[in-house]
Amino acid sequence: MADKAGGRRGRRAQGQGAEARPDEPILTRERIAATAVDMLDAKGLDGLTMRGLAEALGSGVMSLYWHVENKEAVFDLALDTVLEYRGPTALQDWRGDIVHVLEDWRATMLRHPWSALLLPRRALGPNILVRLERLSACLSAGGVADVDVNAAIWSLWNYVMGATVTRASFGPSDADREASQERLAELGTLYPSIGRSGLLLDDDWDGTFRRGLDFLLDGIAPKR
Amino acid sequence: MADKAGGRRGRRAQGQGAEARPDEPILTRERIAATAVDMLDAKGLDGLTMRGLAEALGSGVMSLYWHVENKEAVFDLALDTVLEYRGPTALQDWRGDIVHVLEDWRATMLRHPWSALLLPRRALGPNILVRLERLSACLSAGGVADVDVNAAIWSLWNYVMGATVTRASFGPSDADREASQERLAELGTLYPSIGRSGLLLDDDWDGTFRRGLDFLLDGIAPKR
DNA sequence: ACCTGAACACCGTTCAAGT
DNA sequence: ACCTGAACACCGTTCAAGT
Repeated sequence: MADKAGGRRGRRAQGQGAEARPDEPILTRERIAATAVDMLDAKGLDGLTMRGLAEALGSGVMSLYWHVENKEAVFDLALDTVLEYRGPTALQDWRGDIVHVLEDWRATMLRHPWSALLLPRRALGPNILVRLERLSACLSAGGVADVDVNAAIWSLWNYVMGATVTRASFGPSDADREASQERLAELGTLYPSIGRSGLLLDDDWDGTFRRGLDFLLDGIAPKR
Repeated sequence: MADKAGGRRGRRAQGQGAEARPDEPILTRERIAATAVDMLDAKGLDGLTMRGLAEALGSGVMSLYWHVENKEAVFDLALDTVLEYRGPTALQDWRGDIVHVLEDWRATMLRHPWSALLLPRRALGPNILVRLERLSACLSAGGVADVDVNAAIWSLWNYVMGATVTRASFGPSDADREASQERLAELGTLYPSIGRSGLLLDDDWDGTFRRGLDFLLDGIAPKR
């Protein structure tokens, strides 16, 4: 596709979205992060290679290693770039606030499906801590007892995590959907209960997410 | 380590655990699956290579491809092998039953941490459907309305999924733990709420799992 | 039907240099 | 301080054969 041997080195990357201002150095952690995100969005988790990344940035492969320890570090960088939280800061209705935080969380991750696969295996970056902090504050404001707060936070975390990871993986690919469609006849007899309820045919992901979240919040809400 | 060039071909694999009975063919889907599981247990997700798998089985690399489409298929095989559910079939206390199903689910996955990373990106194998079916039956038996059953199942699924994936990844490696320990001083000032509650210091994973699950089940339980 | 080695088109990263 | 190409030690998989 692109010219291979030609002297495109030192040139600016084009079309990959992360354009540098003319006076900026070609290689910075920020530009590396931004380009990695673009590449992950475009080609998925396995689509990111150091070689490809370098080419998109118009540099030699090994130049990256001056700015970045290794490929893992690139993943970390990309993940934290994507997870930045800018949300309203005013607290009002604690339950509504929590729903907002979690729906926003899920939405950002689904905008970059690779992030869902990535997050669980990385350490907690600052941008995730911000979100957890927010959650914690909401729960306390809602009157959840101190002893319950941690369990509540983790259960909410688990819930978004699970929902997002699931949705991100066999959500969009309809090959799976068709496969389950076909299997549905035998399903009804082999697994009567989930066959009857049409569990695998439900494609209202957003609605189901919201309804399950309500279950969880019902359980978390302080009893009176 | 092992002799490289020596004629070990056609010999049985030793020490890898998946010993063949002498009259059995060297390569079967079952032996491939079992050996893959052993290898994944021992060396993690990235530790499984077709070349290594073949060597452990005492065959040439390409011989595997007669029994198996590609590496993805090996993952599928290994995952489904591990997820087999043998649990009591008698229904009694619906809530206790659900807790049992989920704790067993989580426990089996944590016994093979790679499975937690793998499951979300694969289609639902038969052994997972068995567990979902079980869940569905429990919920109905518990009086959960038909309209709520699907949302309830998915929320439970999300919960185990998230909890297991999280625990499997930054659970056992204590490098992360130490890192967060160090960051705790600044944490208190940057993130007062989660600093105060010691969210990141909580290491009672089992207890937290159980308590969060109770929140969820409280919300799911039919109101009266 | 089942197994094989050689070869291809990739990887991430080390190293010894260049400016 | 920043960038580089060549080389190393791997990958998964195609292909044309062997029995």
